[in-house]
Amino acid sequence: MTASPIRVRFAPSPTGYLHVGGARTALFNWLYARKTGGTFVLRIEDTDKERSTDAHTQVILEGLTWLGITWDEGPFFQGADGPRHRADAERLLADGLAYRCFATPEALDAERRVAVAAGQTYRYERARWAVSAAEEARRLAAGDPFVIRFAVPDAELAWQDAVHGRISFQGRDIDDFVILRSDGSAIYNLAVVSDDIAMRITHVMRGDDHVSNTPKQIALYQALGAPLPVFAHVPMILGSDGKKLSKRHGATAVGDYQDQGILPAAMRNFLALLGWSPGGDREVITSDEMIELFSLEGIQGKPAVFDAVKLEWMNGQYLSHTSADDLLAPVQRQLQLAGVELGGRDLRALIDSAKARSRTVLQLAEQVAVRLDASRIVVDEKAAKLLTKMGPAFGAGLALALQALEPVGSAEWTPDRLFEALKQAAETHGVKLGDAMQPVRVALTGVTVSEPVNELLAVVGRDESLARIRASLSRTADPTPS
RNA sequence: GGCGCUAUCGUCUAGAGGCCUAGGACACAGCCCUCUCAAGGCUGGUACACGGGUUCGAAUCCCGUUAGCGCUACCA
Repeated sequence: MTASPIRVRFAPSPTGYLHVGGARTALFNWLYARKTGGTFVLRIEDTDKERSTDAHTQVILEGLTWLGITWDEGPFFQGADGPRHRADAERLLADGLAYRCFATPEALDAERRVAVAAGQTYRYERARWAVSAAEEARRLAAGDPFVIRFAVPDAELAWQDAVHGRISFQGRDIDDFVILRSDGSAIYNLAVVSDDIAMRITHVMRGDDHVSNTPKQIALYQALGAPLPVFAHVPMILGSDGKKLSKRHGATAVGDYQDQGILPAAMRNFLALLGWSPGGDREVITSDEMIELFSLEGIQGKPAVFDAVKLEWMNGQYLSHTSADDLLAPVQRQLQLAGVELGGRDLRALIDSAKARSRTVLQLAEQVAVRLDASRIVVDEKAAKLLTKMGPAFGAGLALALQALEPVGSAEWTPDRLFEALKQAAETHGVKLGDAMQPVRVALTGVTVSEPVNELLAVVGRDESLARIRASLSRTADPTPS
């Protein structure tokens, strides 16, 4: 197979955790690369030395890996390419497309504040800070600090965005921006363009918050004499209040969802559907299908609200279709975190019977824990209500069940046999099956919701089940069976 | 304020001029199934922001208004 010339990249800055918005951008890039047989490059943009940390880089890498997003090249670290960035800036300077600016941040800040206070639009004026050649030489010799600014051309800066269509800006609306700090390090816009050129990136897919950077970058591509990549700006992800998703909306880091027991496949599916649609009614789709169906045209132009409830629903779908074998490790991890004694027990049967009623691995692990360890039983509100409502019938149901179950030996302690025993007992005593089943369910789990009671009994085991029923019976008022 | 983007149910979306009295999914309500729940099935309510065009015909094309969001740093 010949290599596709398509090259995309995901370029997070390690100044925080892997945000779901970033994860989705990464996913789209990955999907596109896999779809086209292209190359997915991972680049860590750590030019902001103040805020970048190795720990954040690690978390981002782990988050991507957990999500199953694999990169073909990298991770490259932007910070390592300082010399090339500087060389590009110098070249622009030599070509007269950029210039030294001696204005100090303080002076600029002061002017900005004045303008803002007066309710005016602040603009950096090239002429306002320009110095004569002689003055420049003098300051240079004196060692005055300066930055290099790019002289934004007074021309239309437009492109055909793969998701928005044509977008155009006027160069005159854009201030001459800094490309090289006074310490000689590159500012984002230069670093990105320099790197994307060097890495031969053909498609730049990133968040909508970058569209206002794009005209600057296009001007830079042109000044550097490099061909333009295709730009695709994917919409933002919003919180339920319609504002850009952030910490105050709760869980926004991919790791948060991992901790909550969301499955990577479900997260992938959910994220892919946020701002992208395969068309038609497709909803729960495998990653292979996503790759097959993915297209830039299918990306929505408007921002999408992150709906955690739907994520959980989707996770539930995946949970019920995931084998107990595959769920074993994550459930064990949650149980260990919760401090539940596993005692070398095989959890698979427990997982299988509980997973249908779980939306997250966390919920699943809680159910398993209750079945494993009687001390984890918590009688919930509905169960308490049922107890009150049934009154003496509750104890009667328990006693009846106990009577029916005690003769069943551990060898025949199977769902079928247990159902038969309970049904027969209920019929003989003229009791509704539910009036025996529900009390048993509550005695075994403390809640009114579970798998069918006969299965529950089987999974909890004979001795433990009988013990729980007896314990519950001893707490109820009227233990006399009818 | 300036510049830019966006505008279909509460939310995610289908829809690329007639197939739309607008479809699906989540959520919600009810029913069926049933020992409970989940799943599944069925039913219901809720949307083309507004105003002008273009057209025989507009959710779909154009313009304007309004609203929301983003950017506006020697952050990325």
